[in-house]
Amino acid sequence: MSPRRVTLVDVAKRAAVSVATVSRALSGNPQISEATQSRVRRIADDLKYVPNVAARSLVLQSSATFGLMTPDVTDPIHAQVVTGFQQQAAEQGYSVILSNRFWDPGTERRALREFAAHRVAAVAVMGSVLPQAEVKRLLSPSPVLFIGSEHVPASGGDLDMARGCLRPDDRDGMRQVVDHLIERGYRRVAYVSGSSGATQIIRRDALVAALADRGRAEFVVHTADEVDAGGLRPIAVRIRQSRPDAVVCYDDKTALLLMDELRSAGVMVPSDVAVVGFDDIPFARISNPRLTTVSQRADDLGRTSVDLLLSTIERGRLPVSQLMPVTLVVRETTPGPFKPAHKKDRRS
Amino acid sequence: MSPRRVTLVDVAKRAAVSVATVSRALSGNPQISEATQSRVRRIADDLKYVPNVAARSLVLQSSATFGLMTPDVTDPIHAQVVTGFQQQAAEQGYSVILSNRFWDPGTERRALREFAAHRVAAVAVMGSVLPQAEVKRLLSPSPVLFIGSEHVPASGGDLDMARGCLRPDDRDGMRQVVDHLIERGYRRVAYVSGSSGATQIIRRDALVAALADRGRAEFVVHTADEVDAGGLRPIAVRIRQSRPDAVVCYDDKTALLLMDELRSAGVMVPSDVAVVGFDDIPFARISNPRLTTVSQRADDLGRTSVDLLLSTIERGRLPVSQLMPVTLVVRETTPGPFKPAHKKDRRS
DNA sequence: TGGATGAACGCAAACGTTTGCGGTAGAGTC
DNA sequence: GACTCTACCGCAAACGTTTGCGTTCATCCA
Repeated sequence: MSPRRVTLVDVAKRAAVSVATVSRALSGNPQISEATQSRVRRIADDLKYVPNVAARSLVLQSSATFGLMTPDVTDPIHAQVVTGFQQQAAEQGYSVILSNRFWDPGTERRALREFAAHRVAAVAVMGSVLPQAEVKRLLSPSPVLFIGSEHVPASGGDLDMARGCLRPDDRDGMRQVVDHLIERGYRRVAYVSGSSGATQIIRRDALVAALADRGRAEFVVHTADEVDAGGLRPIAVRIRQSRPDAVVCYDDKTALLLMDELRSAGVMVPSDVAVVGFDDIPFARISNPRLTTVSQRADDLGRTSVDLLLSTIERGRLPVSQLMPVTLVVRETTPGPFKPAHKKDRRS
Repeated sequence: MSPRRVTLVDVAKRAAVSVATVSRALSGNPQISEATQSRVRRIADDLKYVPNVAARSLVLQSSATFGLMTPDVTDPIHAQVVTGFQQQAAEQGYSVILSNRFWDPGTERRALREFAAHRVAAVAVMGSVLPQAEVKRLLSPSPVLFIGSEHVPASGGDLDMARGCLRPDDRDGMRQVVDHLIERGYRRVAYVSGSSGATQIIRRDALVAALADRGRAEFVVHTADEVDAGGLRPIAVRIRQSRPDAVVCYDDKTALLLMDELRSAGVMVPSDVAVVGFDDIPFARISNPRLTTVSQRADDLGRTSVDLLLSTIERGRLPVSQLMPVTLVVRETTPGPFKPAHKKDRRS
């Protein structure tokens, strides 16, 4: 069945040189004459020689492989990051071993150990549920980059960016959202997030801060806890009752899900309430109505991660933190000018 | 910076036994007494020993790793397959190295060579643009499973299933679609696919066949070539003109995209025309209107792929082909009973 | 002609595992 | 007490690379 794969020795024999020469020839080492280089290369091709990365990484003490951990590739935004990451890695000659763990500490730990076992050159993790320190410890000495955000205790806690974190500029994004909303006449703003993670909190706080800056806006929160308990449906009915002018969502998925529930609840978007998302996933532009959202070029995020990791490896230092620019893209869910309902009520 | 990783020798020294014993102890070899086994295990834990898969796969002549090639993880249906595949692989102790190539022969070849270099135990490829024979040759002797469909020459050609192919039962799916459509009164049916690939052709043929079986239905085709040329927009206007009762799409993404274009073109779904998708991606159930589609449990597809690959490895035979069951899920885009417009016209 | 110089290449160790085979010690048998 | 037997463990080869250092041989200069 398997006639043994062809190795360096096979090529060496056929070329009547030593394995050392073959190795050097294939890697373009100038010690080897042009003549033998091309001859060896031709023979290697003839024999369909494929190098054994296991052997190579054994002696090199590290493999040209990145580890990439994502909680859920099924989420379009994560899929985009994965795509960008994978492409850039491939261009730089790296493989990527993927691991998607559904927010479970146990499997996540296993995944990290798996990365360590593979002696990956570096790893990027998005949406970890483990403390940042533990992740680093499990992976040590491989450099780690946290995409999206570092881990944040569910209780809230310290949101400062640590070294080695790459994420979209949520703060600026929310500022743009608020500016847009206020300019179009929306006043009472709600926030709904799908579950209680780090990014959810960061974005909420960013929204609150941006609203506070602009003074005049009222703020209605729908905490994530409620959502975790009963899904988006109860939130939809609460919105029908409390009637915010606009609700900005943690991400597009949440926004789209919410719009569906609102439709079931008989609340019209955007005439009854405006909706804003975050991420600009592909479906945001073809939803009905089309979703206003903050675009964050997720594939660039993946690409930049690789670049960051690469320069970290070369320069032997810890990865530096960085913020990715975002831009608001206005579509149909936030038309203007908007006349707040409660003001209209008072007038009539 | 990196204080050398701990190896078997370190553990052996600390435990005052040989590396052989440590290796056997950690793998639970009964040759080693219970006492030493647990002692070695404890010490390994203490030292935070992580096995080096490179060394292991070097001597074992194969790594516990699967290669998974997908054209585009950004496509929800592919993402689901990847997820299922990855989870099942992890449960069986395998890692998966991912590669998504955007329908490009060159990068695809590179990816396959990468798999070969990693001496993967087996690989699953979905949506290859390379001839099946070439893929197998590049990966030989690793077993290959084609998910979704094997490669089919764009010209059409032989659609017979070869060995080692796992795909949804498109034929049965289309039968269910046609039954549903006819039962609800739809007669003139159109098909639109996003691009001209193998699965696109398979599903079109399946649809045509199912319609032919039921005799009474008329069929209007929109070939993929037109779509490739100008996107979905021209198709939308053609639909506005030719007025089919229903259009069934190659997949949900196409369906959703088309619905967006139809909306732009002023065609109402489903009152003017019904729409049917294929795959049942998450967004199909929250689109507006919600999409009737054929559900294919894509994550199961990924899981089953792993099972198939695994049994192939164990039994040393070629992977067997298999069809995954599908079920129609009726939502809002195909209400009934439907009165064909052209019949109404004749009546009035 | 002798020695130095440098280009081109070979030797062999090392990377961290796994595993067949051989070894040792203690217990049991006669 | 000599023998076998079993349970437990160690030795060492092998997997396919890479690379520091040594070797060879032709060339060049004095």
